[in-house]
Amino acid sequence: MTAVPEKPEQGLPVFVADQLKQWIFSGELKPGERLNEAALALRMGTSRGPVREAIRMLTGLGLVKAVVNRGVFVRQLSVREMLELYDLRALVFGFAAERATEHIAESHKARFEELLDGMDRACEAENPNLYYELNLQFHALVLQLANNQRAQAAYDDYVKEMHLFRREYFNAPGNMRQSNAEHRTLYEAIVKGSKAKAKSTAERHVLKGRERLLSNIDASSPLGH
Amino acid sequence: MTAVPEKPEQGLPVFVADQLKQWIFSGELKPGERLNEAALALRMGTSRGPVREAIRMLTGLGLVKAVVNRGVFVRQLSVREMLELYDLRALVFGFAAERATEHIAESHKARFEELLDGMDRACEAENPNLYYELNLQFHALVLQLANNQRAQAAYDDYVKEMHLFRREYFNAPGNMRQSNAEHRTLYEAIVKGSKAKAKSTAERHVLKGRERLLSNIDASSPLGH
DNA sequence: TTTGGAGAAATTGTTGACACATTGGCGACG
DNA sequence: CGTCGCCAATGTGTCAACAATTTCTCCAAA
Repeated sequence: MTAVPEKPEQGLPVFVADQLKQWIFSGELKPGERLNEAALALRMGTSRGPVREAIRMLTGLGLVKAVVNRGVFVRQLSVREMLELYDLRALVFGFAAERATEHIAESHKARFEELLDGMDRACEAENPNLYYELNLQFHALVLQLANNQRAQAAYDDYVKEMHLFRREYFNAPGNMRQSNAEHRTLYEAIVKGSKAKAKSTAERHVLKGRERLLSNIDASSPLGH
Repeated sequence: MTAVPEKPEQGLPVFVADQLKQWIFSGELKPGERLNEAALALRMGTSRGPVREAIRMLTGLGLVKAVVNRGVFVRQLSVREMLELYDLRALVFGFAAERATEHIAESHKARFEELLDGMDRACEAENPNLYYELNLQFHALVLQLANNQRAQAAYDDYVKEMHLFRREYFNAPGNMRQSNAEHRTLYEAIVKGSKAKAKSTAERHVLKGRERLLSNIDASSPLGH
């Protein structure tokens, strides 16, 4: 068996749910794919009960879609949903950046500069994976400084949810250098306490990704069939 | 039995989940209260299996909180969470109002004025319940015109989630007249296509509710113990 | 060759029973 | 009189079996 429930001190259902989430976000379970209860139960070393409960959690989270008597399927984001998600993400990130101006301290500045330098190095090393990871941490730090846990959780959900998009459009690392230049502009605005500039910079930074997605789509299906 | 599954053509678990949601939002199940699986199963005329699955859906939706080997409890919003929720609601409502300027049509104007007049009548009749209902529809219409289903769903969740707050602070109908005056200002900004004004008006309209909550809390616990 | 359908296989839906953990009461001991 | 620990009661966690539905397979008829 691949999964050994060493310490299910939180219950088998949540253990299974966490595993499923990991498989979904890592792509091991692809969007549109069906989840077989019996197979999963066998693989996890449990019965179907906990597996079904775990699956229900995922439906509540919107990660899978259940069809009666036919099974549950990994949710698949349409282009429209992806674009809407970008809008909301930009909105929340702008909000967070504005609020971050009010709560930044010296220790945070050090962490920011550490991340910015790290991303610079990732640019020079042409290492998109490293850049992606540091980029995530940069955004997470801004959200953390916003001092609004609900917004933080929502933003996290948005980012994770984007993995349910079938195409790899947005995976194009894009121009990491310009992206990090925007990061620096945002950071400076936050440090200076320029709320409006921080907000607009953060919003546009995310919307850049949206535009990149749009142009990629136009390029591959110019007639919008 | 109180609930008869006439047409569970969507499955027993979702039927139970819908019933539970209704009980939670209507206050029949109060925040902090524990859900007894066996009792619920008996009341719904099913076994514990579907009830457990329904409960897992609610945990995914964040409506209940599960503690291992101790049961699940209706979630209870802290003051902080309530305030954060107001911030996000204001943010999304502002976003929606701005977007609504781009999609409003004649038929919508008629509907808007119908709602505004109805709320005026509710003011004169001193009918807070009617005002509350029409107010919901007014906000829902703005969200609908924003043409962003994700934002619409998020806003809807926020409103419902606020029912998980233990106190009845915000239930104070407040000044319905001023509230509806703000509605009119917002509506006119949307019709005129004044994006910035629509956005700021909508944001402040929601934040007024937040401030009312804050002052109510300060009034009842002046020392913030 | 294609269509139609009957039957078998696979999969989901539901149930009752049993294992296990927590809570609260009761009595013995300090 | 207070405290600790045992024990029953309540309730959750898990499981295997059964029922119902869908899907697949295969063969026959047009």
